[in-house]
This record gives sequence, structure tokens and C-alpha cells, in this order.
Amino acid sequence: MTPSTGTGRRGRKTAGPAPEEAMFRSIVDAIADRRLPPGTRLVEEQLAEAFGVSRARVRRVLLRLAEGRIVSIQRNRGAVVARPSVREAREVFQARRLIEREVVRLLAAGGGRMQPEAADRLRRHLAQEAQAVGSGDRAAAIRLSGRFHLLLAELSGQGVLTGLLETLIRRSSLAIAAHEAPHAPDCDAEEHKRIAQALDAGDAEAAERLMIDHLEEVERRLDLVAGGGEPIDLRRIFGRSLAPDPA
Amino acid sequence: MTPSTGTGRRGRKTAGPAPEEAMFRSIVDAIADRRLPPGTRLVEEQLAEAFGVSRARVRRVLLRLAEGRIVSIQRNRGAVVARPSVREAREVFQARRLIEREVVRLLAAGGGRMQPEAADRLRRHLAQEAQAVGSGDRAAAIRLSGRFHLLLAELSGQGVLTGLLETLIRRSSLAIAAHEAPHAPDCDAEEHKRIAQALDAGDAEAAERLMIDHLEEVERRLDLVAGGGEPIDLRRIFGRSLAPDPA
DNA sequence: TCCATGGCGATTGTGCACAATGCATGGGGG
DNA sequence: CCCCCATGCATTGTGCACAATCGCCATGGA
Repeated sequence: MTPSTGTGRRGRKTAGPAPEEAMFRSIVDAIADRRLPPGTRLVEEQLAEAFGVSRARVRRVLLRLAEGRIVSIQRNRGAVVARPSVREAREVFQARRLIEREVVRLLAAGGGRMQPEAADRLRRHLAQEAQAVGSGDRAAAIRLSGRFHLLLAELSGQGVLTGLLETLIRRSSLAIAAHEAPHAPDCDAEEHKRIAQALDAGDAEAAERLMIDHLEEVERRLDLVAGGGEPIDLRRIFGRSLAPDPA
Repeated sequence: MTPSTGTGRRGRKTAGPAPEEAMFRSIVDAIADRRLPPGTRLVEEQLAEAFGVSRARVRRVLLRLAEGRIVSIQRNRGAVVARPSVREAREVFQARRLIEREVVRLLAAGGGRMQPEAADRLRRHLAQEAQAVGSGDRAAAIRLSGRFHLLLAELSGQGVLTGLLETLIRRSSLAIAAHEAPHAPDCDAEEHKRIAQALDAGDAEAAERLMIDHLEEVERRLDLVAGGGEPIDLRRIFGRSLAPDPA
């Protein structure tokens, strides 16, 4: 009984790739925001109704999410929000450090200082982020803190690295959701500010060090001990109470 | 080699994810092997018939290939083998240098020398590669030269980096196919051998330098001037006399 | 009381047919 | 002779319906 969501009768029969993208982002945001914790089943029909789209479209989105290791699909068992192992979480952050160190280097090495336009975009972003934090909008804060790192990559002019980082950021958001100790924010906006200041001042070494420290700090904030191992079906954990082997 | 696996019959109702994977690899290999040059149209029905699968399955594979930037899909116009821009090609190699330098560092720093089992796998791989080169099997040589880099990443124990590198290697194969100057092999097996020797000897600095030189050499071998720009449909150039049939 | 077995509901996987779209071609007009 | 427009064809996009499969639960037996 959705209003007119099925598909416009006389209107645009073919909606285009826009709905897929919106749905993809919506789910990714929900996962980063802990509204969809790891292990949550993503039933096709439910999603189709929720978003007002056909099941085929939902399936495409789920496939894309699975490609990005955000959800895991098992044959005839459907899709669930993935639960990255501790090892995977560590590796994701390690990869991020590798890439983002390079990004910062490129930004700082680009003639000593950043381009005026880039600095401006960065400034505006930090303002948004500060506002989100100030107003207590946690969902926006999480989203924007991911965007900060992505923005730096974009400003470095490396499209390929940016693409890689995009997937890594999504996976770290998931890793944070899976292994959070309390429920701290993904990133500290203050640290972002300091990184931007170092870049703005053309201090390459400081920016690089701040970025590494920042990422290490985020990783350190996690509870990466042994809780979310990898060989977990985890639906079995909730379905039945057969404890694997809590050593 | 027709990828008609044991489940080629229509009798098998549910074939599982195996055919998708085989098809994916088959297409990737064909692209790396220049049997499917950039711009080649990938018509769903033709592929479905060639691989003996349904069109839906083909569509999923194409979607995955598009996700990996190997093919580009345009709405209502179908899929074509992508034509990476010169800029993108450069960036792909730059990203590879970043990641593979790290891989080599990790391998060399792991206690001075490599694990015996790792060294053995590496040795066996080099033998395969040498044999392929020796027997003039260009397709195998190309495939194995990509596998060499992937093997190093695997041996480094970094699954996430390996995954990223996997996509980058595919993209570089495509970039090579798109911007090749003559039609040299993707990699020189001799250089692989030298890298392995340095790793085997525990010489971290030499291994790192050899890897960087190797990747720069591969990139240098390309004709990265301005020829294969991005806004080319090139289907218009050849009309529609394309036969993706490898036979 | 516990375990094995069979049925049942829910969900996913797949094929099919039709609609929509874009491209190429041919004819007519300037 | 060249350009523009209408028509036809090939290909993709989408919805629909059915079949296969899995997990859960009730029932029966030891």
C-alpha cells in the first residue's frame, strides 16, 4: 500500500540508477550509525517495502554491499550485516594508515601549501563537522567524520586512491560498530581540525604524524581483543546456544 | 577453453556461485590477454550463450566487473570493456607502488627471512612462470605475472591489502591493454625472479627498490601520452562488426 | 527426558515475457 | 548533394510468478 512508490504509472517508468545509490548510502549510513548492528538480517522483501522499490533492485544493492565486504551473503540464507574479524579490523586500519599517509604527503608536498579552493572546502567541512558535534547530531557527526578523510583524498587529486579509501572507510565504520568498546564517536573532530591546520600551514611532517596518530587513536579506541572472531556464523549463536570455545 | 563446467546442463536447477566466478575470471583473463580490447561490447545474450548460463547470471557478472572498473555500463546501452584514461592508468600504478612497497617491506621485515613455506610457494610459482615464458604461452605468462604480485601480497599475510591489490592488478592489466606501445608482456619474469631472490636473502632494501623499479618499468613501457582519452565511444569507430568470439 | 524424523512456513534463486530505450537505416525535402 | 526526420531492429531494464532450499517446530519413539 505504498502511495505511488511502485513505479510511476505514466511518469518515468525507468527510475535510473539513482534509487540504488540512495539505498546503498542509506544502508551504509545505518550500519555506521549502529542502527544496523553486525549480524542483522537484511531481508529482501522488507527492504523492498521499506524503500519502495522492487526486490530486484534490493538484490543489486545487497550484491554491491557484499562486494564491499559490508554485508555477507550466504546461499539461500540471505544477507546479514557482516561481522569483520579482529584481524580484518586491524588490517583495514593498517591499510588506511598506508593510504592516508600518502594522501597527506601529497597534499602537503603540493607546492608547500594547499590550493586556496581546497583549503576553503576543507574549512567549510570542518565547520559542518563542528556544528554536527555541537548540536549533538551523532549520525551526522559519524557521517561527516568519514567524509573528512574522503575529502582529503579527493583534494589530493588521486581518484584511484580515493576509491580504495572509500571502501576502507566503510569497512572501518563497520569494524567500529562491531568492536566498539563503549560507544565513542568514530573520529574526534578536534583531531581533524589539527590535521587541517598542519596542512594549511604546509607542515608536511606534522600533518603526516597527526594523521597516523589519529588513525591509531581510533583503532586503539576499539575493543580488539578476541570477541568477534572470524569463523562465526553468529546466527547460530543467537539461534542456538552452542558456545564455540570461549578460551 | 570453454568455461563449460560440469554444470553446463540446464538440468541442474541451482548451479551455485561457481559459474559466476569462473565467468568472471574468464572475462578478466580475456581482457588482460587482449582478446577483449577496450571498447568491446559485451552483449548479455551473447555472453549467456557463450557460457551456457542465463542472462541474469551474466548481468551479475557484468555488474561486478563494472564495480571493479573493468567494464563500464551505460544505461540502456549495455556494457563495454572500459577504457581507462591515461590519468587513471598512472594513478593505478601509483597506488600499486604504494601497496606493493608495503607488501615487500612486510615480507622482508618478517624476521629477516621469509618463512620456508612461503619461499617454497614463491619458488614453485617462479618455475611455473618461467615455463610459461619458455613455452611461449603468452596467455599463461600474463596470468601468472599478475599472480606473482598477488602471491607476494598473500604471503605478507595482509588479506585486506591483497584484496585491494587484486582490483588494482586487474585494472593495470586493462590499462596495459589500453595503452600498450608494442605488445610487450605485462611483466618481465626475470625481474620477478630478482625480487624473489632479494626477499629470500632477507635484503629488505634491495627487494623494495627492485619492486619499485619493476613497477615503474612496467608503467614506462606504456604509451601514456594522450591517445586513449576517456570520452571515446569508439564503438562508433568500428561500427558493429565486433565478434567477441575467441574462436 | 532426550533424540531422530517429517512436515511447514518463510525466504531466496531463477526463468520468462514484455516494455522501454537507443541506434542504425532509409526516405523525403531543401 | 546534403541534411533531417520517421520507422524498424536489436538490446537492455523490469516485474512477475514459480520452484528450490533452509530453518523451525511438532510429533513419535527409545
